[in-house]
Amino acid sequence: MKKRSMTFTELLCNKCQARFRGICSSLSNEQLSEISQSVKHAHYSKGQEVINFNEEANKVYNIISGSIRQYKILSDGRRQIVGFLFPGDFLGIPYEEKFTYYADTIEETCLCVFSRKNFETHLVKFPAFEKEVLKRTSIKLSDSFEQNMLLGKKHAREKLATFLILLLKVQKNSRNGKNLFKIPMTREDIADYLGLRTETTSRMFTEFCTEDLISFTGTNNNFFQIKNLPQLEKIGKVKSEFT
Amino acid sequence: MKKRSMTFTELLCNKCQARFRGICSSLSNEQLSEISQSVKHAHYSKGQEVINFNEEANKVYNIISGSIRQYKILSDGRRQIVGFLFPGDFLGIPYEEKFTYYADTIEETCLCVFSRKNFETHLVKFPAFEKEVLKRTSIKLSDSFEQNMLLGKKHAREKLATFLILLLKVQKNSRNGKNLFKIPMTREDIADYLGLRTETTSRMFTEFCTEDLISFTGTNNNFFQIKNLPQLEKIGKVKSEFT
DNA sequence: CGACTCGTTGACTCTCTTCAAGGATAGTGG
DNA sequence: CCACTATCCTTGAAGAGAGTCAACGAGTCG
Repeated sequence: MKKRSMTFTELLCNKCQARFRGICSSLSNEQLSEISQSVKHAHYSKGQEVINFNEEANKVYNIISGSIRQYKILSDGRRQIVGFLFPGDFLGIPYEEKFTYYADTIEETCLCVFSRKNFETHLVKFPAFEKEVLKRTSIKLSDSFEQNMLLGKKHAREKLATFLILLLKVQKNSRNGKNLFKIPMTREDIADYLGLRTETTSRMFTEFCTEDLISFTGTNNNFFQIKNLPQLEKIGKVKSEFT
Repeated sequence: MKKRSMTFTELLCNKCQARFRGICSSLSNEQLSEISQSVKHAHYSKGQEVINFNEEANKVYNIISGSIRQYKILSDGRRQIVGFLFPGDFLGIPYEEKFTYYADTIEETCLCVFSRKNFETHLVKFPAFEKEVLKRTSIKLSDSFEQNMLLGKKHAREKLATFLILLLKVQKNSRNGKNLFKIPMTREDIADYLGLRTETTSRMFTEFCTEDLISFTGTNNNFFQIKNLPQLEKIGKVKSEFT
């Protein structure tokens, strides 16, 4: 290791919370140094738009902290949320011209921003990087297939049980020791993600509570505790991958 | 161009119907020659299994002719078709260990088969090839998002109008001059793709007929003619990209 | 304090499902 | 050649799950 002072962006990348979770995990420190020259960090407040439908896809993002929702809208206003993204996820469409969805933040969020041109240069230069991106895109496709299944075939109860277990998985690493999980999105967001309405979402949550599967706390019931995971997995027809 | 006789597999690739539609379209003739050494063509009859859920993903396929359905199944047997694949499409998950869905043929189908190991070697060796695969995977992800929207937010009528227009798009290039399109899958397949039941599918088709938007012919009503495309696009809330 | 957002609950409606039956076509075997 | 069966599609009637509409409570913010 050479002893030299790091540039500002190098420091940014070296100290990055997502260093070992995002696509950058495929890079050596030297490669990261090089890439760091062409990235910027951007801070977004809650509800800020990141990507606009049909916009030129000339940026690629990595999520450092916070949460993002990706969604599509029909001509009459019906909205479908097609994905929630969390720290470590990447956002953008390499080699494509336009975004096919909207994206905005659902809480305070910090993003790492590449220009797409630079990003594609790095893809070519660092095969491990491109491999990582392709791998992650494949996984997102697989996740989307799973969501197709949920939307097409599962009942409201099953959808919501599955959703709670998704939150578990996402917060597996970042939780605070206790069996307490955050719901960073509104009931409306959940509904628009699961192909339901807010009322149904709320009703199912109430059912789960009266059946003593979960319990809510916090403002707007935005935190929950799992009280019967096996039963919840059974209802949702998914595994939580929790030990 | 050197004058030398081609090997059998080289001929296979040179004469391939999908030469300029599939991922191989990103390759020069020389590169194709090299790749051709490691592929095999495989013929499948109708209803034959190609990929089994959870199976080791040690093969990658290109569809030369025919049609494939990809699907997932819940523990109680409910099936969701997550995609139909047609000539030019590729099938497989580079850099991932296991398939997360089933795939079988819905008619006589011819596939081009790579071992995944060889495939990944080519990905590294030919950047344009990897780029093409990443690009196509991104497009599939985008398509899947669109399907999420359909499954989560569209009504039965809208779903079926959208589906008919999908068939149009797919058969855009391969049609026989006339305004006649084939439905290669059963009503049950369509229903399992759209999150409906066969009865509903059938009813909506009947509605479209009585409204003079389409008309059916052939055995099992497996061919249709478009009689009012603008109206169908309006119902499905999609553009057919037809001129 | 009042306006606003968000979540919850109740009563009613409706779209799609479920259940049941019948018709058309292709394949099979006597 | 024709009964027999199987598959697929269609149609009808009844039922259920989720949606719609409406009201209210709790917390937040200016």
